[in-house]
Amino acid sequence: MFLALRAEVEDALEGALAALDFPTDDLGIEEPPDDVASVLASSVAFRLASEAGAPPPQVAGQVADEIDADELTYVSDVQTQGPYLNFLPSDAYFAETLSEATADDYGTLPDREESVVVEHTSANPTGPVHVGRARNPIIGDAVANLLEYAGYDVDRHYYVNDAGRQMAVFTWAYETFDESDLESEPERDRKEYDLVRYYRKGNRVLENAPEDEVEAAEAEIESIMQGLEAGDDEAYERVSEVVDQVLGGMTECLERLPAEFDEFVKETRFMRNGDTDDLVARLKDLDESVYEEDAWQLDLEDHGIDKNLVFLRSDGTSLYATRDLAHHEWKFDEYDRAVTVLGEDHKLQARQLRTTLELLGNDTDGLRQVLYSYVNLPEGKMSTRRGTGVDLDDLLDEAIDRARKEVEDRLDDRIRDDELDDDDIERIAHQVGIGAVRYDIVSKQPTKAITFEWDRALDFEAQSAPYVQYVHARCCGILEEAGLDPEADLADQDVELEALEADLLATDAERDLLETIARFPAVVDEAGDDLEPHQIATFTREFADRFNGFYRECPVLADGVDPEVREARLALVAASKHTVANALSILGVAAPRSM
RNA sequence: GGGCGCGUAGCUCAGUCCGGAAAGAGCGUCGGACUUCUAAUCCGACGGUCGUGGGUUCAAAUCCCAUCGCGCCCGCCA
Repeated sequence: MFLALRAEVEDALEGALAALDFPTDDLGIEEPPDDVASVLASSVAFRLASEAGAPPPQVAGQVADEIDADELTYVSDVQTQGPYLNFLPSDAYFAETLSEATADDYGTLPDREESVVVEHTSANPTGPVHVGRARNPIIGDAVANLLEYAGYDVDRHYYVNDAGRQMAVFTWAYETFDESDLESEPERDRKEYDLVRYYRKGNRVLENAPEDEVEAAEAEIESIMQGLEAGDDEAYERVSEVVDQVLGGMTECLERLPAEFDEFVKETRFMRNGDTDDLVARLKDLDESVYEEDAWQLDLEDHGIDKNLVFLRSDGTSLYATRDLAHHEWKFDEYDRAVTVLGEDHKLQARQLRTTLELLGNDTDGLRQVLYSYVNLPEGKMSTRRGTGVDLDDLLDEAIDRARKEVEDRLDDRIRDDELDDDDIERIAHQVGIGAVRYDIVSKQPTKAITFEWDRALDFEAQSAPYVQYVHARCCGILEEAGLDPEADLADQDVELEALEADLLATDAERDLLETIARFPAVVDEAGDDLEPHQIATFTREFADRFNGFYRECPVLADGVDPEVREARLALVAASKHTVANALSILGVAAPRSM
């Protein structure tokens, strides 16, 4: 409803300004501070003052007089407060918000008939997912969810780097060493924990072994890479044996978040189908291409990039960047838009990619990056190769353990007599524990650096997932108590919706809550445009504050409540439930029915 | 050295893109509220040169310039 109200206000204001012969290019529309009763305001009078030859408050009065609120649907009155114009919401605004929000898909925007591929995570299949990269699947999954709610047709891709030198090293190590050569046991009973030991062993050997041993290894690694470049089935199968096993394990870890993918796109695909060769030929033809030191490169200095892009090594093999160009042209063929979630260390490459795609004749308007900075340990970076870092599995386990302990501690002084059984405790521990990890990461701007500390990452206090989840559980508790199904659309249930006069919800707490609910679709819209899921997290906090205010002030099911008011408040609770459930669902945080 | 990002309360962060109503949360500290729909909640108090210095503007945390601190990048790695 907020979007409709904003459109109406813009129209009315523009009309009034035009009628007064004022310029209409800047309407100065803004959201007023909390202590102001209006839903939207305008500071346009400041700008018009000199032109009008009158002080701003007087101009504001003039403009307000020009607008007839009776002709507006969602605005009941236009008032001035000093230089500001305030647009007050009408009963229709509240009534329509209430009726819209009781639908279980509230917050879902109309279908845009536009497809978008969200590529995220895409971690090299070298070993267990560690916390340093954990921002990627968490932000990426939220961005994909957000775009789905915003009306896009979304596919989620994991781009598998199976053709790089690292994988050749891994394959060589896997084939060369035996279990008995390894110094340690797997840290966990899953494939990537088992195999990463070969990768680490291989890297240690390459760094420390005698020269002739390293040379022999390098020759083998080189032959694997040449085999891949030639599209050789045997090389592909050797590498795949490692890649598929490790990736399978990593996928299981990511499913715990949960972060799931529609497709795992391997980069070897673009070598084997000839796209990379074609692309290399086209790159060579560009004016920017140069052949220096036996390698083919692109000189992008005229396009503001100092660093050359090497696209063919002196040994004739392609590079990650080369294949990624082919990969992106494929994305452009298949989708209207493409979003990639990347670590900030890939920023320069992202610029090179975009520039080069343009040189190749692609329209890159639909290509956007979401950049985040890595999570580091107090003592430095996490690295799979060196085995430094905190595994995401361990973080999730610890989160669940701490959440379980929290649930058990609270069991004794629990008022509600719904008797949580062991399954409930386990369910809540998972929902809260994993939810807290995700919420902590997704609620911050991705560009801010994070240093990992256990206690900070696993803080269940307010402004965290449990705070918001608790509001959801409270909503469900009330609805269930009233005999309603919290999950379902209220319209499909046995409730007298026609009795929902908005003036039954007259207290400030109810109005504030409804106003917040009304803004949800607009928040989805803007967060989707900006690719910033943390805006949704900020909204959930504001929403939870408002709901708790309502909860304190307005009993729903208590004995003394007028039956009509009770119905209206139940509808408000149902609207709240769908709002918070859907907001949490965008963030990928579970919404518990009880906790 | 160059490019990019970050700097807001003791701590963790919103707000910055798109300038407007005496800077907002949470944690921590202190003081209150459970015979009432779940106290993982709520209410109150304390706490701020918005890194620093200039500039633009009727108006700057927000825009511009400079500067300091921290991070990332500047591979025929990914």
